[in-house]
Amino acid sequence: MADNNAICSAIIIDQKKVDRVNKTLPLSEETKEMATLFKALADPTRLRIVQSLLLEELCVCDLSTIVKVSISAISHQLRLLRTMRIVKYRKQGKQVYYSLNDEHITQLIRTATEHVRE
Amino acid sequence: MADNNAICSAIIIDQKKVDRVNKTLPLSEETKEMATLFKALADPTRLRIVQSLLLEELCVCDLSTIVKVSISAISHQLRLLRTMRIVKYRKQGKQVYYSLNDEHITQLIRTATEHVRE
DNA sequence: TTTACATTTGAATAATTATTCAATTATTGT
DNA sequence: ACAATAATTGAATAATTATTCAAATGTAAA
Repeated sequence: MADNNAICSAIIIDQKKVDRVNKTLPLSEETKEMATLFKALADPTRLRIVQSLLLEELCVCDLSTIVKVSISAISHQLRLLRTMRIVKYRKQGKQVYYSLNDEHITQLIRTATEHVRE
Repeated sequence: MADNNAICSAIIIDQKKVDRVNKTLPLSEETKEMATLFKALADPTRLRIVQSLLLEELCVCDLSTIVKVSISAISHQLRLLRTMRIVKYRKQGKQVYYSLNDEHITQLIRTATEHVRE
């Protein structure tokens, strides 16, 4: 068995290339943050919530109807989106109304839509 | 206990809104495809691979060095990106060179970068 | 102050998935 | 043909996470 688990066992194929890429790549901390952002949109339930809020401000109950999952499940996912500052909310009587809080989300959704439709 | 698991237990708060949103939302099949696309970018290792391939065509060994994970782990993730047609590859001798296959990916990465830098 | 309803929350469960380990395939050079 | 190297692959493990269930808040009306 070759030493398959080492980080590129023995030889680097093209050291110049590797250096060039390493110098240009962003900090891996930034990559992690970006991955977290994509992860927020990587679940059908959450993405459906975001797509809905792109159209209208909505309360939890109506969101549950639209997305077709339980109130509890919606609320859990909204908490995640809230923590990531992707959505914001306001209280009105017994209802809590959610809306989008981030302009970049719109652009991400637009590009992804183009992609799957091509 | 209220009937928490039903889909919006009894009352829809604003039927007009719900109808309007339901009429405008894309098919949930499309939403799933979009979620899958975002999921491809939602893992730090995969995102790092994609960020690297945005700069240069790279073989598996060099990718392993750059991303700092084992050859095996890189290869597993490349398979996923291949299946999703996000990357393409060509063989040259013992090496396999990977590069990006999808223009929308560039735009998604660009928007996400803006987002985390703001 | 009860009662009803909208939402949140914590714990448990089930499902998904990233990585490792070990073995195998493919290609090149000796 | 044989050895060496690059990459792929399958199975197992460990970690993450979406949903459900049950209970608890918070708010408003009776």
